[in-house]
Amino acid sequence: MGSLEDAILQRKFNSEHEKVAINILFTASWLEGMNIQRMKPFGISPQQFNVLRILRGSYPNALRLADITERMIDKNSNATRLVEKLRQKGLVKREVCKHNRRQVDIWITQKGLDLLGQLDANAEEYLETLKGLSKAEAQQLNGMLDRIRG
Amino acid sequence: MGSLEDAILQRKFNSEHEKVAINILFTASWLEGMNIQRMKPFGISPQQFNVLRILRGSYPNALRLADITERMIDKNSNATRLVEKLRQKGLVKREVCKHNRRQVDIWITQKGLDLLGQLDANAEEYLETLKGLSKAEAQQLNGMLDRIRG
DNA sequence: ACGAAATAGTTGTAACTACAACAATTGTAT
DNA sequence: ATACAATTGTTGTAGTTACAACTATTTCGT
Repeated sequence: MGSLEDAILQRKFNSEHEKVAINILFTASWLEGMNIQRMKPFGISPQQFNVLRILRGSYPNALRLADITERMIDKNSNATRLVEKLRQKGLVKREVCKHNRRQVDIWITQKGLDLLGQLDANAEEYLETLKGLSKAEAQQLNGMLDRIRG
Repeated sequence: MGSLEDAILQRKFNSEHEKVAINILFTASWLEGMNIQRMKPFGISPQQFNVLRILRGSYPNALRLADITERMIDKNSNATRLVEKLRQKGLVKREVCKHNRRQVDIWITQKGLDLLGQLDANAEEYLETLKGLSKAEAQQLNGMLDRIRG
């Protein structure tokens, strides 16, 4: 694939910064496509995977819905409905909090942990695709992305 | 906002490369949100904007649907339906190609060009947010993203 | 010329997103 | 205590995406 120019057949950009914006969006869409493929055999979407990983991070403690939203990569998706999907598959458990009945506590189940374990196994391979960068470059890239967001 | 760690409240990543993947997805989602806000006053979505910009690139020549798909940032979205939305707003014109009736020719209209002109005017301001990077860094970032995609 | 294969685009569908309105519960001020 | 505000989560909706099946047209092989 190579250059962005080839990928979207566009030869000129107004500025290097505009190109950065488009390149980030394009690369993210490309990564997202790989993630969808990777998770499809397991019957979950990348957003659902993200929620599961967040819950594993706090395991064995519960998180509230607001905690999950706060940690999600895509803050706009609807945590209520994602959690409900996961619950239907038995990957998470939810319970109204006893001390504050507005809140809902959510845990990952063993079945959820098992599923993540399987996905971890093939994550290696997926991350290989990013190996065009050295570790030092990856750090540099992370720093620049952080700086873009202010 | 600053670091990815603060943005998604996650302190540890398995590797710098995994962090790159998440950082790209997160930054893209952040950018997309800004784009949605920027385009909302004009009644179009970022994907619709992308199609308009592609058509402006070939103006005054027409493009076929397949050409548009090939140039889109998000290859997965459905060009047929995006074009139909734009046509309903009078921003593009479409016509079955006379020489090959399988194909559909699509042009941007004057109204579409005017709308893009207005958006150009406020793009400056939007791109200011990326000014945390120098031009040299932006070039470097573009190079790294291109290399990630292989 | 004829049928099979390739090409170009459309449509159906289930799931997801963006966003606003809504309900329920708790906190606070007087 | 009571009413008002703030917090937490849910639901409705219109639009979008992911993907596969479908139609229509053209091209190719024989």
